[in-house]
Parts: sequence; C-alpha cells; structure tokens
Amino acid sequence: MSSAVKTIALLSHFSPTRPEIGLSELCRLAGRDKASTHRYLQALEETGFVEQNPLTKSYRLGPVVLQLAQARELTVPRKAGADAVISRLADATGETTHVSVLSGSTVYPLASCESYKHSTRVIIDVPTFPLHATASGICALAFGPADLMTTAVADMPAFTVDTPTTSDALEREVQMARETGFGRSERGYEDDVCSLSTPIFDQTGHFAGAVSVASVATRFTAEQERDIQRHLIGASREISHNWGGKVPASVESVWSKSIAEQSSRESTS
Amino acid sequence: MSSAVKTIALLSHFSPTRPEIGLSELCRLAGRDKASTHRYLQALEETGFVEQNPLTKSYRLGPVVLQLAQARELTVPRKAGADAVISRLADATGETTHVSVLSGSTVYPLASCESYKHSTRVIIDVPTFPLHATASGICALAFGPADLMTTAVADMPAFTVDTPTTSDALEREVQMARETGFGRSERGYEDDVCSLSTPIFDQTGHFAGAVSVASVATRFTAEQERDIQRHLIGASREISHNWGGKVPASVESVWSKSIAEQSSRESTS
DNA sequence: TTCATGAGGTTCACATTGTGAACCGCTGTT
DNA sequence: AACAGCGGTTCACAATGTGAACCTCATGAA
Repeated sequence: MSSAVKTIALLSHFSPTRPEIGLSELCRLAGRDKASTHRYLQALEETGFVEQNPLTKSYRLGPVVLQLAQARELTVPRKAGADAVISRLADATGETTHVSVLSGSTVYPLASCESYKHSTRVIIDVPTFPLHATASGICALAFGPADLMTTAVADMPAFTVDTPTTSDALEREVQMARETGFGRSERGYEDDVCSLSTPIFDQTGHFAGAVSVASVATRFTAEQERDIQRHLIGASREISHNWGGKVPASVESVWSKSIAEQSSRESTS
Repeated sequence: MSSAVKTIALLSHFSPTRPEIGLSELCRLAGRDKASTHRYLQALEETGFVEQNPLTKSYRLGPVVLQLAQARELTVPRKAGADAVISRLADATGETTHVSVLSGSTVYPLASCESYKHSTRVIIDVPTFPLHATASGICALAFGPADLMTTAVADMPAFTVDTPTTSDALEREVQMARETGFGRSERGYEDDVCSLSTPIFDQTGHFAGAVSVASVATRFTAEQERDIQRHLIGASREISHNWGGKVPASVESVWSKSIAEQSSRESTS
C-alpha cells in the first residue's frame, strides 16, 4: 500500500461525530505508530487538508476540502438533486433516509436525513457502504456493473450474525433485489437496523447510486416495508430525474410486480 | 517532499473550470512523468478522491470530498472561522469589530467582538445591516451580486443626517469602495460611529460577507483609518481562507494601491 | 495500406522515502 | 516524587517511490 493511501486514509476518521482528533487518539484509530501518524498529519497540514487547533493541539479538517467539494458538485451535481427528496422521504416514512453514490467499486454516502418522528432512529456515519451487507450495496450489485460481484465476494466480513458471508447467500440477496427492484438488508450490517434501497440512474443510463431508508428493526413490520417501498419508488424516480437519468423500464416493471403482489397478498390475507 | 504531498497536490489542478483531466494532461500540469502521475491517481482513486469517467478515461473529483466538506462545515462553522480573527482584530485596533454574512439580499451580523482598550466603544446590536448606511452594506453592494443595488435603492431610510439617501450618493460610496477595496461609513448609520469594512469570499469564489471595524467617531483620525485598513486586509484574507475561499486578485490589487497611495501621501505631508 | 502521433497504461533497475521502537520534554494526577 | 499520558523527534533499517523506455490501442494523414 502506498504511503499516499495511508496518509489520505487518516482523513476518513474525521466525521461530524468525531470532528477533532488528537495525535495519540488518531494513532489508535488508524492502528499505527506515533511517528508515522505525525508525518502523515504534517503532509495533510501542508496541503491544507487538516489544520491544528492551536489550543488543544488536536487536528481537524481544513478549509481546502470545501473548495474541492464545490468543484465536485459543479462537475457532477448530485447532492443538490437528492437533498430535498430524501428529506421528504424521511418525513413520509418517519425513518432515517440516505443517498449513496457508486464510484469505482465503492459505495459512498452522499447525504442523509433523519426523521424526528421517533425518539429512536438510525444514524448514518460510515465512510463507505459494504457491498455485501447493506441495502445500498445489494442494490449496486443487482443493478450496477457486473464486475462488482467479484469485488464483493473478495471480502465479506461478518458485521452481524445475519451478514451474508458466502457467495451463495449474497447471490440470493442480489437475485432477490433484481426480482423485486429493492435492495434489502435485515440486520446485515448493524443489529437493530433494517434497510430498503432502490437504484438511481444517471444521464448515462447506468446505475449511479441508491436511495435508502434505514429503519429501526423493532419497527420494521411488513406493513412498514410496503409503505417504505412505495415511497422509495417515487424517490428513485425523482433523484434519477434530477441526475439527468431515468429509471429503466425493466426496473419499473419489477417494481409494479412487487407492489401488485403485495396488494393481492394483502387482500387475500 | 513526501509522496503523499505530491499525490494530494494533484487534486489542486481540478477546479470548476477544469473539472475533468486526462492522464497526459495532468502530467503536463503537474510537470511529472506518466508513471508517477498514474500511481498518484490510483492512490486517489482507491481513496475515493478521484474517479475515472468510464467513457473518456479522464479523471474527476470523487464523492469523498463531499463527505469531508460536510464534516468540516459542522466542525468549523462560519462563526468559528471568524471569531478568533475578529478578536485579534479588536485587540490590534482597539475598536469593536464584527463579521457579517450576506444571505439573499440581506446582510446579517454573524459575530462581534469589543475591545477593552477604551472605555467608550461601539456596541453592535442590530438584526441586519442596512445596505446603504453601513460599511458592511457598502461592501456587499461593491463586491456582492450586481442586483443588490436594486434592493438597496428601493428603501433608503435616513438614520442620521449623513446617511446617503439618494441613489447617486450611494453609487458614489459604492464606487469608492470598489476603487479602494474598503467599505466605509462615516456616521451614516449612527451618530458617533465610523466604520471600515472589507469583503470576505468563500469557496464559491463569491462575496460571502464582510469584516468590519466600528470606531467611535471622535477617535477616527486619518492615522487610525490607515491602521485599521492594514489590519482589515489581513483579517479578510484569513476569514476567506477559513471559509474555503480566497481574496480575488482584483481586490488584492486595489488594496495595494490604497495602501501605497496612503504611504506616499503620508511621506509628502 | 502504411506510417506517425498521442492517448492510457506498464516494467524494472535504481534511488529516495517510509518506518517505528525508543526516546525527549511537558503537564496534570496520585 | 513517582507516574501516566500527551505531542513530538531520532535514526538504523526496510520498503517504497521514481521515470526512461516500453507496450497497446485509437485516430488521422499520406
């Protein structure tokens, strides 16, 4: 692994919940020695990616990232076209919603929105979404580039007892997503979290990301699942539209089938 | 120079005007060979800082920068990025200092800091800064969006006998600000208060707010004005930096001219 | 069809950098 | 006074970075 990657990897430890990190703490988080970590931080400071709080000597993200974000959003506008939609989705479902984007073989969080309906809620605070263990990841595997599966099966850590850890189990999840139009993960990444997810398509017509609802497991009933699914479909269409794309007819059709089957099951039950 | 710094330095070549860069082009921009540049790009891609356009094979900024920007914004909100600076500015000038932000067509106070040097001092306690009557407002008109002037002339109450109340008078003030780089209001909003102000620019490259020194009129001599101006320039640069921006060369140049003229006037007097 | 050009990407002998246990000086606690 | 934990530095040793030369694939002119 190149030293540049190791250096840059330090940045992923900064987040809204851990905005300032001291040298020793960062050593522990990164699992490295003080000397190296300090050298990395100096490189990051030199380039403006971190700055040191003069009082506490702790490090925090620097202003340079704001400029890059500005450039990125002007190059590939994504956040602006998703924020309002996931906010409405959170209102409608009463759960935490989020949007992720696929870049290379990695699914990154783009934005999330918490609902204030319940006092318990899911907080999205991860640097990336594992392909095999999250609804967004399953969505990427089901609707994204074919070679993603190779990446996914190469590393399948078990986050919970329910995480799919065999290639077969994962294949089943992905197949299910293709048949229903929904990525799904029931306690696969975190205990007590159930997620549903739908794919987003951009102007190239390819899978670009996913929109998801992360529900607290104890609230995740069949009825809520149907409700979330219906809202997700609309959100997917809207965000795809905002990103210059359109949900393909094939996906629209499996959605119709999913919803129809539910309704009939509902009426016969 | 560490390889991490060299790697990260590549990112600075991406901008809204040059959002996608091919390998060869980036080699030329960075002044390095293809092999190294390619290795750097792989490191950046691995970490999500850049992604490759699958069609053109060109590279562009990746989604990770958005996450970092969000964390930075929560870590160091605008107020935090200005507080320390205006505090030092108050110490240096011995007067009350404040920072204002432009939101829509309104200039709001963001933070202020009083100096304890004199027993008389200005207290900033307004909900908004009138565009036509305050140094911050003049700054916004001079360096902010062009259509602000329409809003300003629509309502020009006379707060003091010195408030500019005609469109012509206001235009003169704004023109003066553009030529000198300083917003200025001598007893225009409150009797006994003279203010100087410089613009702040954020990551979008646009006018984002102003930093000001409000002086008690009886202390406001030509000498103090020069002193305040010099300190304001530094404060403007610092706050712009903290907000992810940079003072444009055009403004820097009028500042230099202002300061140079003063010095010459000073020596000939 | 040939040939030249410039794109993205790779190889490998060689040289510079990275690495981390042990260390320092400082501060606050027991 | 002894200790623990912090930010930061040293230096012998080991890995990583470097870039000229190379490959392959388009494109376009002759």
